[in-house]
Amino acid sequence: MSGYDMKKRVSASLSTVTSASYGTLYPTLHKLLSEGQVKVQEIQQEGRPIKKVYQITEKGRLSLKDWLLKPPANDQVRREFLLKLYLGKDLKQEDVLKLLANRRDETRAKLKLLKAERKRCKDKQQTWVMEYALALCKAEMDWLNQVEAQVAVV
Amino acid sequence: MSGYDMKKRVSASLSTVTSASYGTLYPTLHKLLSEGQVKVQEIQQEGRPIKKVYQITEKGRLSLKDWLLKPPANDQVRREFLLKLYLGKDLKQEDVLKLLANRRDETRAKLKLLKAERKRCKDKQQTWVMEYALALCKAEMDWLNQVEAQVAVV
DNA sequence: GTGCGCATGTAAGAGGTTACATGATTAA
DNA sequence: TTAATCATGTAACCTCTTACATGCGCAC
Repeated sequence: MSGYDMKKRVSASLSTVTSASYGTLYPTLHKLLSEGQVKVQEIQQEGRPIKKVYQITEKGRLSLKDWLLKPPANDQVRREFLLKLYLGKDLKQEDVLKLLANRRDETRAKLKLLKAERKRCKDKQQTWVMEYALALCKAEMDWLNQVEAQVAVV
Repeated sequence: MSGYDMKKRVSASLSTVTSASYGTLYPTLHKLLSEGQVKVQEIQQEGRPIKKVYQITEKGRLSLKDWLLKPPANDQVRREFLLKLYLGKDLKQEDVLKLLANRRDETRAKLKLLKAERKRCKDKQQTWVMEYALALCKAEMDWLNQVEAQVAVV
């Protein structure tokens, strides 16, 4: 697929896994191309820029397999939302509630998006990953409910 | 507390929130000190290096409050483990099981650590954050059980 | 006597984001 | 007519990790 489509796909279904920005994506694609790990087919379009459709090569598949067999690096996370909650003991109740309400809206939106994306999964392993994302999202919704209830009571 | 203790604390209880390395931590502390947002007390110790105990100042507290009121940035995540699962459709069943088993061990260890850390929480909001981390960990354990069962059957 | 915990710190480099540039089409 | 979608890309910048340097005490 194209770099553009990769970014769309990652942003839509893989936000729980990783992120992608053009500033990283395009240079990486160029590097892989120069190494012969991917090949490209340029598609002319009317009134649109050229579309570059990338495909993995045999060489690329081999080094992918190598990479897959290496033990994965530890997860990296940065949740500013949680950090603010953690440090916000002097925050007004109203502000804590606002923080939680915003998070709830975002989580609800993400949950909806993930449910739609899961249906599009073709292979089993991709479905598992979507189910992972869904499970975390649901757990977060439950947590938000409990916490919001506790804030409101006090 | 000291930079050393901050790192320990973040690594132990806040791995779900963020990470910390000395290369970021110490320069940041120096910067905050030069800005007057923290103050430091140097404690001499026998047969040990000087311990620098940092404390937030009134000025620091003010800009912290400012920061707390700004809407939090989006979560950043990178889960190489999940990415390998997502891309690993050609992996041998054995290798997928190995990946999952390692993850299970790590998650189990983290869960244990988090349970211990939660008890040490003093204020309510810090407890909520620990419960968030615990909820995600448990959801992941459940997911691992389901996925491992599915792999084993096939 | 080797490695871990304590405790500080720096420098180089890897990695990533943001903001910009280009430009046509289409829906509100 | 304004904004979003399609589609490519670069350059400057920021941030963070990794690896190193130092050095004592203690446990195995």
